Amino acid sequence: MTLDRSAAAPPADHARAERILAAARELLLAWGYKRVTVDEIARRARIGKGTVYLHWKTKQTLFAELLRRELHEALGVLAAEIRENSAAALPSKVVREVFLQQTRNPVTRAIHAGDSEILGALAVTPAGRPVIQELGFHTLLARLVEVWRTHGLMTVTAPAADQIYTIDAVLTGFITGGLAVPGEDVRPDHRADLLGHTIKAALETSVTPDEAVLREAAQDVLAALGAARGTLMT
Amino acid sequence: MTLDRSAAAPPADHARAERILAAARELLLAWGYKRVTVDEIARRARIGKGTVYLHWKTKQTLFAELLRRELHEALGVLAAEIRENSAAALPSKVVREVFLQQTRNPVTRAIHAGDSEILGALAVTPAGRPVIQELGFHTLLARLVEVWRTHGLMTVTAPAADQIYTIDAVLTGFITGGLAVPGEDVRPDHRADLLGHTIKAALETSVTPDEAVLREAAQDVLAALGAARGTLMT
DNA sequence: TGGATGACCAGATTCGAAATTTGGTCATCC
DNA sequence: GGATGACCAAATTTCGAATCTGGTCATCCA
Repeated sequence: MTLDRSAAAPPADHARAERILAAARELLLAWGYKRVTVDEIARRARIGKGTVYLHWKTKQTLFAELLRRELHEALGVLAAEIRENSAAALPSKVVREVFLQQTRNPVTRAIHAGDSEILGALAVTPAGRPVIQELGFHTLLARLVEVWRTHGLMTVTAPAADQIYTIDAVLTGFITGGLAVPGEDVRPDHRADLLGHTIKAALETSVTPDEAVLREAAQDVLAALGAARGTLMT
Repeated sequence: MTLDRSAAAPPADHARAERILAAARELLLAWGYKRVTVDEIARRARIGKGTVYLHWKTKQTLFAELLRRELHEALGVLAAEIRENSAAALPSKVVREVFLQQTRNPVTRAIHAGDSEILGALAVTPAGRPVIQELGFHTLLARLVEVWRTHGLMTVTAPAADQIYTIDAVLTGFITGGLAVPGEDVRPDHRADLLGHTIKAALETSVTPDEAVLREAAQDVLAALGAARGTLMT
């Protein structure tokens, strides 16, 4: 309701917050959460340490916002692609794109892989659940499956819960990378294709959806993405 | 060629080795590799510590044999099922069964998940590769895919390497368990079914193989398993 | 006068050396 | 001559001192 920060402070405030987040991001990737100090973040952002605390209550909330932003942006890119091309709303395409996003962006990759090397204490919530859950990924996935099913893009022979679980497991497997096969040399785009093919074969309906249906489905997928993005930015 | 141990020592020797391995297994699961001491193993096996070293050169080689044995046995169960029913040689069925084996047996699960909590220093080879690779899982998987392709049980439209990678990633994903979905309540058998369905849809040919073909394929799968098992027991 | 700052503090983390433990050996025993 | 456990060097753990870091707030400008 109240835009407390931007309202209570001069316009320089917003840009400053961005500088702080940028510095935090750099340091997070270079050193990992644990080694990053608030002092160093402030130094890089060329402000005093106390100033950081004018924007966020604690170090954790700062980084929590950073993670939310990264995911927010990733979902934004995904939404843009769907807006441009309805076919990108197909389950296999969406999962493929999520994989690529998370492969390219080290922060989101860390989030989805639960990489405690980078995320440190952020990797799991106080309750012991992976961050990715906390960030509402499950809710989004469940909503997407619902949409895909209603529009006939996904089989309805299996229970939705099973399909959700399957997508999550397969996606996680591809992001983690298989253990037995030394596959470092396989290019990300190619892995994404293999993932897409797997999802398509396992879950999509065999009939090619007609353009009108696709467009309607795309609208609902976009709505789901919008809702998820909304949740991410408090 | 030479059965060194059982030949050079009294018959009690073999049974004693078994006792040591059993003790080591118990302790491994209870405490994890790092906390297990050779002294404690000897105590549980009711022998002197020095005696352990009459059987294995180091603590590591003892546990390496333990891991090899567990995998050896798991593959043995798999082979038995295929011998009993050729249909169990189908890709989806084999992967399904491997998953179940590795879910039920905490040791093999630790191996495939690279669980350093249990495996400690054993989780990765000195070269930094996961144990599962060292144990020849990749070679076996590659051989199986080759067999499945030649017998027409698996599509040949995609390169074998891609199929191997896909199986590994999907299997790993299901063993690790998805991160976003809190799926502890899904029963192992049900997860195995979902995995089987995924593999079947993504990789198997759509035509139902006839019984004769299946039986021949089963023979080759059994041969591959036999070879892998042979490699495991030096 | 209110936003920015960095000295400051308590609690957490790291360090390091002493104390303990443990993998591996081998003289001794049966 | 096979089995053993005392023994040793090396690794690990302990634990208190020293250092560091998240967070505060009195002070300082603009």
